[in-house]
Amino acid sequence: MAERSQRGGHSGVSIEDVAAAAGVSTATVSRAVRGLPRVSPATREKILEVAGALGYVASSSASGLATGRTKTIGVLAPFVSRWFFSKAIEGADRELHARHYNLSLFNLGGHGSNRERLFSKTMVYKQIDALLVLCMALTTDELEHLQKIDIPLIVVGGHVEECAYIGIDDYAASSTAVRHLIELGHRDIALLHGDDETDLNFDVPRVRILAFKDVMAGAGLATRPEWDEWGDFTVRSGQEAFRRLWARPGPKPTAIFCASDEMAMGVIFEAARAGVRVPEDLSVVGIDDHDFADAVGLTTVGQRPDEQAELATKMLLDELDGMVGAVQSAVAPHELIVRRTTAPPPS
Amino acid sequence: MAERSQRGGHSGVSIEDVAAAAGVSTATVSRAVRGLPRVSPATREKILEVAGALGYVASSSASGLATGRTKTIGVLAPFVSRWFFSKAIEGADRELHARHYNLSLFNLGGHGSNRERLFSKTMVYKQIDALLVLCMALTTDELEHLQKIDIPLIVVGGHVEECAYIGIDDYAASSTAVRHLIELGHRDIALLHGDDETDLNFDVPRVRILAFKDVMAGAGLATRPEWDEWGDFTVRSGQEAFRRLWARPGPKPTAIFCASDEMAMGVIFEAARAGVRVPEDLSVVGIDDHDFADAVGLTTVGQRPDEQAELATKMLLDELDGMVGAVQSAVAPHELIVRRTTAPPPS
DNA sequence: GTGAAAGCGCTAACAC
DNA sequence: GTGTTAGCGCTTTCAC
Repeated sequence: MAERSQRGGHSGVSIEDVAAAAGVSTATVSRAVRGLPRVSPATREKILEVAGALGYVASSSASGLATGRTKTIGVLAPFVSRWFFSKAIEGADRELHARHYNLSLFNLGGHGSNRERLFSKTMVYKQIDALLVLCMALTTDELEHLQKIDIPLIVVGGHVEECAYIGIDDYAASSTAVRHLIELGHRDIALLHGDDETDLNFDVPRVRILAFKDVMAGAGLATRPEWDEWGDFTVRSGQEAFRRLWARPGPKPTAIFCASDEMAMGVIFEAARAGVRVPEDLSVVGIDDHDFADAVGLTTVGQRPDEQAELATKMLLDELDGMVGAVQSAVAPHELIVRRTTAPPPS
Repeated sequence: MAERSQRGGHSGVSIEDVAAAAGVSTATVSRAVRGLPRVSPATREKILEVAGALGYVASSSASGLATGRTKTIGVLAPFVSRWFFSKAIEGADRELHARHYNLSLFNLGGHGSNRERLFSKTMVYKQIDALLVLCMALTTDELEHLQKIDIPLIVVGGHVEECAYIGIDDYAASSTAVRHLIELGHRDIALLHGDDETDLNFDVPRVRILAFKDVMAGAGLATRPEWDEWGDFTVRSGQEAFRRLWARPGPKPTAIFCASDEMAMGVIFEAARAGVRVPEDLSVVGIDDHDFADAVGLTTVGQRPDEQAELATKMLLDELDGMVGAVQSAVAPHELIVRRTTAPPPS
């Protein structure tokens, strides 16, 4: 089609060019470059040398067509610039890189819009050997599509019906955070929970709320509806929640449990601005151990999305390598990290 | 190879299956599903219906092999979890998504290690139709590889010799930030500059330093070597720089110009911890307009990596669509955003 | 240990 | 408008 450039040696040099130059057949070149057995050391060396000189790189389309494998796995994410997801992507990439797979990124871009394209149409199917879906709210329709995909699939960070998933025990992690506050002596604890749109399948926020309520009830503490704030996991929503909480007349909580570090930091920044001292006047605890948490001194329950995604990816790849049953659910560790935003309540 | 599942209809249904079921040739199916002309409305409808029922999706390997296009572009990034890069990736994705291209992510993962694999080996070549490289330090060896790639290429956020690139005018942006400080009345201004490993090709830090020195000199202000701190664009390095600055005996600056928001925030967090008030005792200005900048009240020179990458991607795709000369350098806008971390120096 | 040849599933001329 | 027919560049039996 396009004229082949001969100089230098990149562009369209095919296996046939290498075979010709090395005086062997394409079959032998194929074996040699892939490191397969049944090639004599001498020919192998010769071929590799010629291939290198010519700048030969196998066409992924051609080998994909021949083998039925694309050597790339898809990563589905609702955002890439939020902490959890960007870390998870990095983790997945580490494993893929190490095992010579490519990573194809599918960004769903929040709710609504033209999301469905991904699932039904040209994208996902037939381009990837396996799919890693990162924690997010899925519509039932999207779920259905996912279910009928016949490639290895695993989800990280959120429970999706009937799919293998990896993530922390959100109930336990949240309980730990709330218990930390109670042990410090707090009785008036506010809740800043995450998104909970009911038409979407996304358990994480629900579970964290539930844990909060259970632990509070278990400790004989009251939860006040007016201290139950809502956020969407962003810093901004944390700021707004703080403002609403403090604008409201009546008593103030001495502590606040935030369902994510980004929201917790929003609360902290806004508290500072309002002259509310953390932790003297208000204790704040989050979940995640965000990159900024240490710098801010945020007490939190840490998790490692990169390691979760790395493990999930490993399972996917193992399954592709023939290890049936390699893909399976697992619970990832979490850990309370006490820093400087929690303290006993003012006396 | 694997047995074809007939039920439901996903998996390996080929164009031939659709052709047979619709009673037409594969060529017609090909035209129909791609929305090409020269297909009667009736047959087209019939084919689309059959294809839908069978769950037909074209094999990207096969069409890639036939057309020589993979319909995916590669995005090369040194990190994915840092603000600039994650935003840029989102921007690139928007354009790619809109134009039905896939995004293949290549994470170089910092310096050293096994980076070179990407350039020389199986990855980049032959798997993508164009390459978007995100601002980073490249070794001369890597540059050389890039140079000889014969696919459309553009870099975002940093100047790379002989390549089209899109990014802000770093000199002007830095000058703006420093001038803002000077106009506020500051004379004792410290510099927190970024990485500057000399074996790598990465102009951004150098240019920002240069601008700082030029503007200071232009205003007749002295720059002190002991107020020249170094960081690597992370929050942590900003914290450490502040600590070093304040631990040193002698006079303290009244303002600090940071080459990135993340470092600026590190300075702010650490200053708060040390009881140094911002902006009363110390003014801080950054560059970027990071997601957290507004919440923290950080004065900064904003830029939009997502829009830069989106534009760059558009150029790449236009070039692939036959618009020769579509890929060309462009300078992206920046804007001073005055918030609450800068004020006149203490009198 | 090596080669010949038959595909993999699609696209693109070119006929009709 | 639609069908026929070559490939695209690789992998993979199966002979030798």
